[in-house]
Amino acid sequence: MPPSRSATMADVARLAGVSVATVSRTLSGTRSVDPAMQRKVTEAAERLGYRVNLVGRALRQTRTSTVGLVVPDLDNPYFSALAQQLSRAFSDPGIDLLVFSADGSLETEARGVRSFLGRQVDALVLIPVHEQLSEPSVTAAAAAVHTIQLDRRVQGTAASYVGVSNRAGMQLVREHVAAAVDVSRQPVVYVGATPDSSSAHERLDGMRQYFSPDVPVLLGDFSAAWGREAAARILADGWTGATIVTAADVIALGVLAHLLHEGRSVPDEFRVVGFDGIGAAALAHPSLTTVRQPVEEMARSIRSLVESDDEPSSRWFKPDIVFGATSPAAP
Amino acid sequence: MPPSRSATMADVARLAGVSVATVSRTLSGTRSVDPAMQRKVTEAAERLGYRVNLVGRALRQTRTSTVGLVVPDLDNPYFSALAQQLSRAFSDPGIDLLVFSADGSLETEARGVRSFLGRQVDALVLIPVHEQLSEPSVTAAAAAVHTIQLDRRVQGTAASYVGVSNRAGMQLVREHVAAAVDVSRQPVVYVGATPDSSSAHERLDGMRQYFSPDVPVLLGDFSAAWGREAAARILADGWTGATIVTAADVIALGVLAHLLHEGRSVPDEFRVVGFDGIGAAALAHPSLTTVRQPVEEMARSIRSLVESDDEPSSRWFKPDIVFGATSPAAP
DNA sequence: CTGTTAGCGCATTCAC
DNA sequence: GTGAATGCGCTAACAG
Repeated sequence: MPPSRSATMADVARLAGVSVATVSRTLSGTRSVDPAMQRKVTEAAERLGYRVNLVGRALRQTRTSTVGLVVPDLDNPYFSALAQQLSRAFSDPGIDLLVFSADGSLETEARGVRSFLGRQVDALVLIPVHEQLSEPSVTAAAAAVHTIQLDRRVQGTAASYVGVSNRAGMQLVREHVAAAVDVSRQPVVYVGATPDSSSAHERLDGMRQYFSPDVPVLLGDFSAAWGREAAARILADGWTGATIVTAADVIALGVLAHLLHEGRSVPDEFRVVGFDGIGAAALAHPSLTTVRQPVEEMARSIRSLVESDDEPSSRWFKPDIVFGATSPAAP
Repeated sequence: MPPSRSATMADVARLAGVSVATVSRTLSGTRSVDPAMQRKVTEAAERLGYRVNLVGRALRQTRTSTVGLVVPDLDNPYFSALAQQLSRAFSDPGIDLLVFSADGSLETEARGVRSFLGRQVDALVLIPVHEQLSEPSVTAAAAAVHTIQLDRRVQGTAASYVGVSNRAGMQLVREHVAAAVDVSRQPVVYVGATPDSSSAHERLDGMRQYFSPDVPVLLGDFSAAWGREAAARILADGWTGATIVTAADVIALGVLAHLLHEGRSVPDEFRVVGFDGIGAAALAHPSLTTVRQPVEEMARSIRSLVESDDEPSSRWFKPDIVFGATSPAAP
């Protein structure tokens, strides 16, 4: 069990017979200290099992060397991939990335933002849950600290944005379909997500722009369960031979699972296209054709935004298309 | 851009014409305050956009209402599922769960533990990277704060443990194989992970105990890439018709992807069994037979351990087996 | 190079 | 029910 009180710098100073300032300077290496004293301090700290209290340090300084990340949830593998890449990107410069899951709820998202702001993080990265309703959280964050929206955004806030051009992604899908699919016999259906996040919104718009304003659309959420349900509806509605474009890999995997479960063939009868480029896309059988987001570059971009705190700015990355077997490059 | 200095309680007090103590009592609701003053304080706080500085609060109090979670990585969907469930479990009692990814590295894991201890978290949940080499981190954590090892553990530390009985899981697999597989024609091969984490260790031991000490074994890491490679080796070595038991769903998915890619049939020619019960197991085609861990219950168990800080204790949950199509319940 | 001092923002005594 | 004062642990200014 924890000792009643853990050692403080004053304890170390007392044991080493020096001042607290010397202890501070020695342990944080912020100034040169006489080697003899250094040894005494290090030894004393070691003996007492001293560990710096970051709360005290944070209160004194302005910086905390901490960046907060608020994600809608960690079940979606695209979000956890982003979290993982960001952790890695910030590990190098010695910044702690702390992740908070909003669990799909606006209230919890707001709590996460308040929590990180209260902890005096140096910057906040946020994947907003909702295109409009997350606005208070984004605005509050941006007013207090350098805030970067990732993947999804709320418009008209003083926050930076890093994401992919969703329309460009849909354009890639359009080009692929034009080249490899006979749309007269294999009509396109879009299985998307309700446009209450900017990514869902932009992907839907992209579909309408690059395919047709009247493209058949089924809207649900970013989940495999929704993909399955949508596939069931497509089968029930007699959409045989459809080319199914989806708003996310998790949806596409659900669609694929249901089609195969029902004994339908992919890509012969149906074709399926995902979006995001998560690892599981390559693992599916047949492997998933998908629009891949450059997650690693996006993470690095965020790091550089945080390091040079310039004016808020936005950066759209170009996705690319990865051909799998659910919709092969050649017909 | 952030204002040069954000409002403090002193600012609120000044504007409201009261003392900082009254502001504190009003905003934290810790004591009854005259309603009139309450209004003045609330208004002033509102006007100044006051938000409590949790760093100051944490320094003053002992508790932070924060629990830290250090995971080996967030790419493994089992870990991100645990993180998600824990977030949810702690959301209710108003405790912030903060997640730190060790990115597979002992040094980063140590950094995560130091970071959380320095932040004065109320408790620390840790999925240790290594069965032996993570010992210093676990010990350091347990000496400072209530520490709960999750899923994997380092033995002989003063930390609690919550996890599943891995041997019992393998016993379930054994019973399933005994009932549904003709092992003379469909011999069992284990695709496991190098036993440097307790889960890899215990699952390997379980295989040897419930199948045979001489069960053929291939060891790698907890990744789909390893699963693919192992499957390739199994094919190259002419293990036709094997029943492939794996140490994790991600491995099993890799095995399955490779087998199907090579045109082999599952479950007719090969059977595949996973471990963990992640969502993607049900999404695979054929769906994966797997040993499911009761993640939600485990998360609740951890919450109750944190809430009642008794002596360190351990709790092993019983897994169950979920039959998919990669190894059907009946032959 | 070292020590003394002040104060970061807050919750909690202790007086009233 | 309220206010003044104290100190949580630390680092940065300032003297020496």
